[in-house]
Amino acid sequence: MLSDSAYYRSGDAGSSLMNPSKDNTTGHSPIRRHPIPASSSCGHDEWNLNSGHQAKRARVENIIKGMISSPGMHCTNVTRNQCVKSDGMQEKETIHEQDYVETSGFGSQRAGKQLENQHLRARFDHVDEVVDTIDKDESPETSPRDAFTDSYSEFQTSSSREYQGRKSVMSYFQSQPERIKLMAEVLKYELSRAVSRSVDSIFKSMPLIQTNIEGNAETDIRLQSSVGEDELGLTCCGNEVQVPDVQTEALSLVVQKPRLENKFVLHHRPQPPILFGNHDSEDQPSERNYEAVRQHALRCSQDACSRVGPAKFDTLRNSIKVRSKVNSRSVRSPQTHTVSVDRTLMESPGLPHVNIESDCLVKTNLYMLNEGLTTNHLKKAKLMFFYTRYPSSLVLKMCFHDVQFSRCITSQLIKWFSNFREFFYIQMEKFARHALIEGVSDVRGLTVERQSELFRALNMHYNKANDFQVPDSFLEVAEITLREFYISISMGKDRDPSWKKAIYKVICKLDSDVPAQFKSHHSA
DNA sequence: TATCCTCCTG
DNA sequence: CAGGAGGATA
Repeated sequence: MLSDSAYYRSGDAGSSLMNPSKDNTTGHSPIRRHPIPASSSCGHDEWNLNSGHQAKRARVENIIKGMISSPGMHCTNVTRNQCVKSDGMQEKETIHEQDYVETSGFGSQRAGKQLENQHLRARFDHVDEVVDTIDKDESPETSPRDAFTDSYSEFQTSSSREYQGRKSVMSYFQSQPERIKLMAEVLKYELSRAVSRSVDSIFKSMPLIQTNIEGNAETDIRLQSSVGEDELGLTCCGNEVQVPDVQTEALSLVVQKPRLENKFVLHHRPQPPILFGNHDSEDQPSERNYEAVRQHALRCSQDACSRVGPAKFDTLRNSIKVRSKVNSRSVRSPQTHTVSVDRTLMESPGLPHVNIESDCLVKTNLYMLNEGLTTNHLKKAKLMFFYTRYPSSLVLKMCFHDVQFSRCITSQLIKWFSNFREFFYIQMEKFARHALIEGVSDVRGLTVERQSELFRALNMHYNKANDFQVPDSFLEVAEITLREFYISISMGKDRDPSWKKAIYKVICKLDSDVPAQFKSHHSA
């Protein structure tokens, strides 16, 4: 039997780090306040758009989704092209008439039909509100209450399809609610158009967009609109309007293949490096430049918003945004500042000219710090855990030099290691108890080898890809921890609520130095 | 008071 | 993994 002191290093343990307060049985209040949304933490940048716009956007989306899923809404298999482009409006008319017959009980027939129609009616009241908003935003001189016949006729026959529907939909609804299918089409079309215009606006205003896909390539993609500035407002649909047929989601609107093919020319020619930051000193990134990028993005967004109207713009906002909390999933290489574009946008099959491994990749001289931790950082932190279970903030800063440290980032890193420890100790306790149950009588029989089940569990957690050679020192620490748990449990110390505290006190002294490769500039 | 830790929960 | 509660420490 090994004595406890066998594992102890000399020295004072009076660190604040060792204050395990409770054991598992120590009760917390059974009533826990649930956390506020994660995005609220850490103060990452958000688009400072009016929250009312979000509400409007949500309403529009709800309305359209509701329409798509509503009974009697059979237009979902009809593409926007079919609805707008083809001279098949006659055909549409026929369909609508059929629907009219099917739902003609509005207000007078079976109760079920009444309820259904009341439901639809209520929905259209929302549409009324939204369309009013849109009208105010875009054409204040136009009354939303124009006669149905005029506007519907316009929708059907206008050679300038830019205008169709919007002015008319309300009166159209109010007079002929059974034709809501057409309304759905109109709204979908409007949304699509607005999003397209927004994309144009942003890409024109912010021609250089860096994106990083799958964390293995940063691509500077020169996006240029192939049309003139004056076309932005109206002729983004000049060729044809391609609107998703069923899934009227904002994102799918953005990534429509034909639109992008028609609209954007993705130049592959090498571009000069974009130097957002202070490239004289890696250790002193320019926060002002960093902020300038954000402000520029914000201005672009506001510009686009002013063009398309806030309600519509929010649809776009959902698709293209400056990453905040998402950074942990949006893998970005260090030393770059990116205005991330939603991956689905850049991965659109409609971007044949985009080579993710583009030669215009600009890595050098980009000394911007990440404002958030990425999955690569997480992976690195896990590997660091093989060396240090209780890293100091200094070590963290040395190893995550590419991150702009803030209280928030530090806390997150500390939390990560806390979680790592938690998993580590849980495994140790589990295997120690298992050994006791299996009748292991001598602590010397407890070892941690690379072939052992315990090691595999740990390796799976911290080194899932198994692409890192776990140092022997970690195996030693694991073995010591396992034996500590075994001894404590076998001695019945686990009856003490704070029995783990002594173990933690031992383990925290077994940290070793993190290899230099973790501190190098290319290790993240 | 700020920070860090463990524990618990989702 | 993140968030919160609650404790310990400087």
